Amino acid sequence: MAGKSTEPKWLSPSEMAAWRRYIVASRRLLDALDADLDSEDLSMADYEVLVLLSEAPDRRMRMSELAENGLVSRSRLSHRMKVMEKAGWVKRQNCEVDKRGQWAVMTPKGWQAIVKAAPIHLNSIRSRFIDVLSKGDQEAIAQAFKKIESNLRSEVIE
Amino acid sequence: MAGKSTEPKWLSPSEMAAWRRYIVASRRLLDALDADLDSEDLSMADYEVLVLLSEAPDRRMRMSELAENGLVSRSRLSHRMKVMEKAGWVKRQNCEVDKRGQWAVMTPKGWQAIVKAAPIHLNSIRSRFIDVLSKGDQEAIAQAFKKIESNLRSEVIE
DNA sequence: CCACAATAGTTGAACCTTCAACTATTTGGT
DNA sequence: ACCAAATAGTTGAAGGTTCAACTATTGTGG
Repeated sequence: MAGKSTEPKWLSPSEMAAWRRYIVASRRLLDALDADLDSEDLSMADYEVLVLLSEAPDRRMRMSELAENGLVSRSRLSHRMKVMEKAGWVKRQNCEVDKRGQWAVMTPKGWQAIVKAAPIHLNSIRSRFIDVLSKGDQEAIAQAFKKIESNLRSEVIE
Repeated sequence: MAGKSTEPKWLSPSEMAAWRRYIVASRRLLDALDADLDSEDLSMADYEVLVLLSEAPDRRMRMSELAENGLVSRSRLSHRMKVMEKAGWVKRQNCEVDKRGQWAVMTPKGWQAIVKAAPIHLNSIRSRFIDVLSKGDQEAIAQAFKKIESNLRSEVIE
């Protein structure tokens, strides 16, 4: 829920500092990572879809599974798929087992695209995130965001 | 720069864990915060613009200053401004000193909107971020993202 | 003072995302 | 077996964002 509208209860300066830093730096970071992929004509979202497919058995996945693991809506995936299909990276196949379903299948060309893009993106993550942080920073972040995530999940119950 | 395309150099499992946690949890967190503002007909981006204006002297700011501090492009701000103006939250005024310029001025109605939305958003930040984390977590995050940000800034030189 | 570069801001087109409605199929209860 | 509800996926429209081009004005070197 999170919206009680009563009792403001402001953030303390240090709380505010943590929050602002996180929000501002994150936005810049994500923008930079996306920009680094421009040369490959990929957005981070498309990149992630391709990575999921590349790791899946037979390099194919059901649309809904892909949407859930990639954290995108079904509708968005559907629209995006049309574009990626036109680019030749994936194609769609009917699913025999469940006739409502579709397989998203990665093409050889899609595989090549991801193989080419991966080192660039990895480098980008390293130089802008991982290598900037100490081992301790990394662990702290992993732990903190794990808490945030499980807190979010627990609130879904509403 | 960050794109050398040579030597893959994969992330270690713990590095990968930090990265994945951060990316996935962040996306969910931001989505949740945005959803919490739905009741006020505000996006986080619009909210931030209004907060900046509300804190500025005379509750007004030059368009370009607003764009920079709010981390949005000038074009986007311009488009958004048209919508917010229609909603009655802000209006635009010619700048006498620099005749190219425009002041974005918050209206009383805009002030009311932000006063009403602030506790909701604050509560949302608390319950989904601040209150989930220990003091130490918060400090670690502030520090880590400070590093990330200044690293990003230093690379702008290209 | 003039020419030229830089800055402020807007615009329209292209593209992307969301939202709600829709078809088709499967599942579960009776 | 049947029917209602749930699930898989797509679609079109509405709205948001980006990109490059544009106008208007200010700053600057000569």
